[in-house]
Amino acid sequence: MPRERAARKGTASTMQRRAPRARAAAPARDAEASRARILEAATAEFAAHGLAGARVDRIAVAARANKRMLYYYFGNKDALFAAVMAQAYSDIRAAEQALELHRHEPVEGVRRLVAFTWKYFVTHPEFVTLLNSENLHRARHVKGIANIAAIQSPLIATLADVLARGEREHLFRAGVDPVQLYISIAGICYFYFSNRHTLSTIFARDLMSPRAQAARIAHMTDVILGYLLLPHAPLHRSP
Amino acid sequence: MPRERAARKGTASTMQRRAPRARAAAPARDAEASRARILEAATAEFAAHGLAGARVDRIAVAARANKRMLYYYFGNKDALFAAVMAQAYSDIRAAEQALELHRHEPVEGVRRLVAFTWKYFVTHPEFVTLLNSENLHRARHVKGIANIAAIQSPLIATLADVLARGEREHLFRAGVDPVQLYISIAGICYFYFSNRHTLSTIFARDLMSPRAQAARIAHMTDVILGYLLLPHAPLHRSP
DNA sequence: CGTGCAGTTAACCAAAGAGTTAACAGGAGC
DNA sequence: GCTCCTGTTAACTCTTTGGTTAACTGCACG
Repeated sequence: MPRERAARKGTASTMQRRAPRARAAAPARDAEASRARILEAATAEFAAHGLAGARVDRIAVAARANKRMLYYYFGNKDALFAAVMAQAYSDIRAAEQALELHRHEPVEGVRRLVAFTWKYFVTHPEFVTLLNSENLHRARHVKGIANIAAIQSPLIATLADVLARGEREHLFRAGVDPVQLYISIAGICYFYFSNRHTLSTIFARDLMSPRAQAARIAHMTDVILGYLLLPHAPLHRSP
Repeated sequence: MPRERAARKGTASTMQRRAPRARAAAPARDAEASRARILEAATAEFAAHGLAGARVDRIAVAARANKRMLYYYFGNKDALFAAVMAQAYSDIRAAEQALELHRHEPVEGVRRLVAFTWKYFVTHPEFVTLLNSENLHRARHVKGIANIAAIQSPLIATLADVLARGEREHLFRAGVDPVQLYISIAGICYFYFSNRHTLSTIFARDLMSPRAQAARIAHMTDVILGYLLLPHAPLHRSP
């Protein structure tokens, strides 16, 4: 099946655009806004139904755009999904950057990372299901995103710094791989959250009540700090 | 859409069946075998493509059965998926039961649980993707399985016993919730494994090489035991 | 040895789905 | 005020898909 023409790729956001008509009046035709609405609607649709379960027509309706526009801007369903993934990664990277772990004491830094990770999943449930979908497809789309490998590096570097400081201050054990630790922190948050529906059913208890969430955060912090803190370090218990 | 007739539910395995014709000769028509082949094919198909991405025709071909048979035995695609989930849970429960944690010292018991959980995911990757699919659908199918809540209890009870023994022997910290711990152990295994494709891409390193797997198991064990073991307990390091 | 049901088959169907066609309009540049 | 490109629209197509119809057969049982 021949593609009619190459879809415009993400560069839209880089081009200058002088405001049309009176400033801030709703423009009759606004490419940027249309594209953004489609991407937003697609994110919700793919997150809710997965790649195969998502419906192009539903996305168009939700975006208040003609179906044709999805193809005009993104090429096809698969490419649209790839754009959604790219945006999702870009979003979480931005949020991580705002964490500024280097500004905190090692113990507090780790605490904040655990709390942040949990909060991010809870406030961005779409990220979790999108990630699951992308892995069902063996990261096919993410592999096509150019600088994806560089994306996670900043946080890992910052975490490495936190670990190094903790080690230097004789608080943390030595030789911890920041990537392993990052994955473990993400994992204890992710599994509980992503599988909350089956887990709640199997354990017959509401895992997402405020109390349950607080207990989970406390437990996760205990696990990670229990692992990191040296036996003779001060503050071996959370306050 | 009216359902033509109620689909036979799982009770097939409970009914006695005298061997037809000469023993062990391939029977021309074998309901049990047909049903089993369909379930097996459906498991693979749903695991590979998710609920929406799975194709009923592909399942039929893979099961060497007429498509009609899926509807004859299971009713519809959704019910077939539910049957697959029920089987998947039943399988992992059986494997957990074979663990016999109560036979081991507390520290060794925890080690085995971590190693087992990892190994189970690696050898049953379909379980992981099925679980993701089921949660995408908010555990809709699992909620319909009668005794699903009871299913996980035995392992939790055994883990609680391991923790109690460890506590009594002044090895483990007190007050650990076995459900929280179980979820954490599963989580550190699950996230790494389930998201291995995106993680490998983002970190630009093969997370599934034998060396990487060994490193992961060592790290996970360190995390869990690092959390559980009391500061003055013997064997504070893995051998 | 024939009868009736569980099990099986091929062919069929209507709906839904991704993607396309072709025509049309806003508005910046001239 | 004409031109032309970008953005937008409605209607259409062709394939795939879950599910069904109806006929047929092996075989256990009487």
